[in-house]
Amino acid sequence: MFMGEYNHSVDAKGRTIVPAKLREELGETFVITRGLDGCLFGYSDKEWEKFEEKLQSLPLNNKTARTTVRYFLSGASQCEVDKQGRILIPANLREFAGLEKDIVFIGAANRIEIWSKAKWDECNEEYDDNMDEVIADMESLGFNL
Amino acid sequence: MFMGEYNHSVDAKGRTIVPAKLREELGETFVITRGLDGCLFGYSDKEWEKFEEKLQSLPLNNKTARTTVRYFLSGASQCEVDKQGRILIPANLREFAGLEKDIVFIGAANRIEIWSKAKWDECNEEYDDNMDEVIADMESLGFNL
DNA sequence: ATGATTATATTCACCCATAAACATTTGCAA
DNA sequence: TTGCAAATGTTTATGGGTGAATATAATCAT
Repeated sequence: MFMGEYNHSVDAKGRTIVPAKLREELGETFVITRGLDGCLFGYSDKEWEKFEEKLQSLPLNNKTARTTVRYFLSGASQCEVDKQGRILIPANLREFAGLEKDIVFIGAANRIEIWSKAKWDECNEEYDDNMDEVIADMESLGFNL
Repeated sequence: MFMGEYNHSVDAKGRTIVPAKLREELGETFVITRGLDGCLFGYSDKEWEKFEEKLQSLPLNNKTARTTVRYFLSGASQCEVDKQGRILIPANLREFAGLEKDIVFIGAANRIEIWSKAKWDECNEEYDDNMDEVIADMESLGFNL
């Protein structure tokens, strides 16, 4: 179960150190791809397989399904952690998520997420402002603390 | 069942002693995360699992659900009580809850809460002022003393 | 009360994760 | 081949995390 928030940075070559705590569970190789809300998703090889299967099972006569498959698979990249604990984030994904210098890794249950610090902060502010509303909405999903 | 109020302090590195009474029930490892109303929540590993399951079961196509999962999981930190009874409160959580020097642990049924002393005092004052009103409101939730 | 025991607070020193700069290799194109 | 850029590897410095030691306060039993 991934959890926590880790502030990191990407170097001039687009590499970044994977937080040691997350690395333990991610392993030496894992997969990153486009995520939702402007971040990247990262899955351990095992979790990625599950995700792949879900995509495989989609009915491809459905255009929305085709689009979804393209979205996640075209963005996917197999990452190898080097001896210094770093990965290279492909240029297209960096651009997609607006990653330049300061980035944030967060654990999110079965996956990790990579955010540009700016977007992450924004996302949090927004949440703080609508907190009561969000929590109330959650009730309708059957969620209670 | 957690209960009681304990005044403590955090050191320069962000560590604090976990009240001995709470430690008995929390165990040697437990989880803290963002809470509501500006405090932190702390769960025993067992209670945390229950909470995790709730989060896992949320539908991730729902944006509100994603936001909520991010809120609690990005804030979560597995704490290990060291030989001296201390835990490290991660910097992001300290900032979130405004923990600097004087803090208050309180027991709150299935979880503990960690407050900055300032916020806790304020919270209590507010309650004292609106006591009658609050208790009356509780009736609509089916609560009677 | 008094001393013994346990809990809490504070300080210091060390080590490892990270950041950042620099060096080397590889692949490609002129 | 030669030069360049991208990718990969190495090195060093710093600061945050971690453990140990000591000081102070609170609790308990005699």
